[in-house]
Amino acid sequence: MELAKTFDSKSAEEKWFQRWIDLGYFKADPSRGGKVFSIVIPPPNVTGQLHLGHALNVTLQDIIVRTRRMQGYNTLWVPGTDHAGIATQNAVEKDLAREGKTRHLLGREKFVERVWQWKETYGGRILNQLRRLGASCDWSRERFTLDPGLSRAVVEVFVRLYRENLIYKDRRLINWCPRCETALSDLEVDHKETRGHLYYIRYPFADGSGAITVATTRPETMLGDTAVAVNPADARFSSIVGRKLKLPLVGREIPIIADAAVEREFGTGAVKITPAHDFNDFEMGRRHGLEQVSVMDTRGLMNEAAGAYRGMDRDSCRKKVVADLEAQGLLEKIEPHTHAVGTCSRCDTVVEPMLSEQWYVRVKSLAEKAIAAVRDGRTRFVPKFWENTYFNWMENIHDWCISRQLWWGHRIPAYRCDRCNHLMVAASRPERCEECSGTDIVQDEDVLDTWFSSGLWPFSTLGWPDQTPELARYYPTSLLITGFDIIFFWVARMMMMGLKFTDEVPFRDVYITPLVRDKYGKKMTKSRGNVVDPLDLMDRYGTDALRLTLAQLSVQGRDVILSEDRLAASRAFANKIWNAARFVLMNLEGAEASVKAVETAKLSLADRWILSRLDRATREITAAIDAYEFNIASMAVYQFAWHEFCDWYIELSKDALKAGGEAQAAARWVLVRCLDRMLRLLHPFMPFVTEEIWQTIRPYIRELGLGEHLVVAKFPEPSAAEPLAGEESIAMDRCIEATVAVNRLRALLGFHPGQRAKAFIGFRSEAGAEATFAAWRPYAMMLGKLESFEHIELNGKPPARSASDALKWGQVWVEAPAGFDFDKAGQELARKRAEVQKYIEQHEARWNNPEFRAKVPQEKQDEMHERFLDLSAQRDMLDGQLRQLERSGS
RNA sequence: GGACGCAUAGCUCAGCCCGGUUAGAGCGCUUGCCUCACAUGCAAGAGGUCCCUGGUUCGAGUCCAGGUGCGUCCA
Repeated sequence: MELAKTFDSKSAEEKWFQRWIDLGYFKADPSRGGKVFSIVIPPPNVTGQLHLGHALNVTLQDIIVRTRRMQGYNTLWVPGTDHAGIATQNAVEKDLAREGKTRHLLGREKFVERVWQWKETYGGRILNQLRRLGASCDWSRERFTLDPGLSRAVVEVFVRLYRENLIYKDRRLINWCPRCETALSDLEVDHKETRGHLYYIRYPFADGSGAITVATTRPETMLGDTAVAVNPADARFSSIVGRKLKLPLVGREIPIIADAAVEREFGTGAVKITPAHDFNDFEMGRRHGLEQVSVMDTRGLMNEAAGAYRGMDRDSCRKKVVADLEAQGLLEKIEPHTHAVGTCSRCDTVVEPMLSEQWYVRVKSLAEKAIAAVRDGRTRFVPKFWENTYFNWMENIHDWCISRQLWWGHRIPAYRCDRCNHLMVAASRPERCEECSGTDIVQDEDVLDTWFSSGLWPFSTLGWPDQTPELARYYPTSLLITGFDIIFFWVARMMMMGLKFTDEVPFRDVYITPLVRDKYGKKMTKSRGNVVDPLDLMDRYGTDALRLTLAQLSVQGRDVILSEDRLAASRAFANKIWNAARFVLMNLEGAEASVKAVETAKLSLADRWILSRLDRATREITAAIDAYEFNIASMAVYQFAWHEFCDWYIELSKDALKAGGEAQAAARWVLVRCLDRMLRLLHPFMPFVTEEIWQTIRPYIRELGLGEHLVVAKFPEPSAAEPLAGEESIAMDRCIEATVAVNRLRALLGFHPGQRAKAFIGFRSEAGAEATFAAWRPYAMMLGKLESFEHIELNGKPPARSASDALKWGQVWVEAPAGFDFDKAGQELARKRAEVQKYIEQHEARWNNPEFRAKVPQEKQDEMHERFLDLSAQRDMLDGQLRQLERSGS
């Protein structure tokens, strides 16, 4: 088989992904035994589009999953999407708006139908994008939070929590989005620093004896004021606490109260209290039994309680109120003021604290268990410092508002008797009222927070509440990979729900991915317009290149800064591998299909060296993947493939391949073995190019029980016996050092790349390097382009007309071509000598310190003395060479 | 206001947990090569007060404290 001149990523990606799916390689089988590795995808929004965050997080999941699959684990990766209540409803409403319609015009039933249509059209988009990334999910198990099975789990959980008094209904102040017209949880509100104003308003005393000035950022809410508060310790106001004020514009009489929560430094020290439109005021109102006057409706428009201002939106009402106050001489001043304004995380509208009746989950007991599970290590965060974020939030958790005034989502399984108003919570609609036997039963209009259902995802996707084989085999899951911004939304809630309903943690490990930023280090956001489309990157550089790059940049605890240079480098790497494979195939021509293994004893030094390096890389990569050190793993495979296999072994094998006979047979076997293993190690990072190549060398690999595709080939393990031992284990390192020195001297002496040179080498007797010289001499001659490479005595007469370089264990000379200017070589030597001298002085300073001799352990002293001797020897060699140069130059 | 992360080559980052090699990689840059797998390449080279100050130590890029700058989360 042959490989095309260049790798066509596009066709390989389509071809192999389809083939893998068709052959069912990603399908999980709960009836199979063995070690289990399971993972559920953090479900992306059904309306979403792939962004780099997904690309990163899916790539890392896929790397682990593919590795475990190759290692023989019974592997399951569940894909799917969540219904994203607000986001999806908003998207469809926008769509309707283009037709001049609204959801109210359509009615609930028609609207929900329309959303399902939308889901059918666009819902598969992001999943297809995940497929393009190569995600090896069990696609036959795709789940959606509104599937019947998952919906059943939601109802079950709601009913059970309600019966245990962990779900309740209450009328209190909540975050309300006037545009989405729904309640929001605390987490769905973004706080943004906003430049606003501080308005100083005079509130006259009811008896007409003057006024008190209060400061506020939201003058329009004064229409709902029911008190003015001061700090009880504030001497400025102690005499007026308890007096009545006449609320301007409204005329209502309100009291002056004292409450320790009032900040004396804010404004004038006296603040207006609007319990129905401010969280602090709400609490204060409860403490003092104040009336709650709501002055807005669900769309954020002023209501009848606002009197003359009725029907205005918040903004125009503010302007009008301020103008009216000014006209009445009650506006003292306006100051610029910066403060945090809550906005809807979905539509950016300023959130309004609103009095409303909603459903809540009593989370305290659930959170305690979730905290304990992380404290005692049943679930582990990687990197560990994210546990702090988790604990901090969990320990300060508030009851969770779970009802949403939306139409798209799980409808709350609560029913009200129209006759007696009795409330019933049940898995299905009751036939008649438990209290009055009435048959007019109305279901609660609201739906549940999307996260309520995603919180069940790790077990609802496996069939819970039924005790399915999947649940028995794959739960608790092994790992969750997600971004830190999701710790509260998913991780925390999955932990609470999982522990509550399965008595198990939902996952053993939680790997928190870094955040992807642009090349300027800025977060990618739509508003900044710096969003990079991963699909575009895959088109231009190949999916493999994108995946490798993301893995290389995934350092624990650090952000990922993606630049195209990096992608280009990864693409170049794919090309390198491709060409290495072409070389191997080219040299297998005429070889037996299924290349016979060669006994270790018949392998050359280079053969055994590369096998040893392969083992080392295998160990490094395996350990790094186990530790979720994706950058280390991907760098290790890159290093081995390019700088050991391609740079050295392929070059070294060329002579053997030409030689024929046993040497050729050995080289062929080693080439196939290394390429095969290397592809297996690389497959989790670059699945497509590796499979494409592997197919071509598959016939040459002799291995029992080897599957037909790389995707299920056994992940490599190091050989049982170390291929290189004793003095030989460093022989190739010596060869490489000497060859590099020769090449350096060749460049210095101005040799043309094709021109052969004469070189000499001397060994420091104590360094023990001489013993293996015969074994590696031919390699150095080949790669250093030498016509001769002679061994000479270090302290004998150095070769004439040559430049030299000192190594730690010896010295290398290369004879100069005719007419070479020796001054240049002299300068080079002098520079090197100065460098060595610098390090020698450092060592001498250490050595001369009496405390060093007194305190440092002997072993350490010996080690450092050894190093000092090496340096001194190098200096002596350089000095000798400099003297020699002076003689030959003159 | 509270908390966390980061600061090492022109750029992007390893190394620090566990102190002691002559501090590394990729990209970029310079020089020479189309050498029979690969110019998406090969060979060679230049480039670093390891943010600042202090402390611990025989010894600090690495440990500790303070500071500065950047980023992020929570309130």
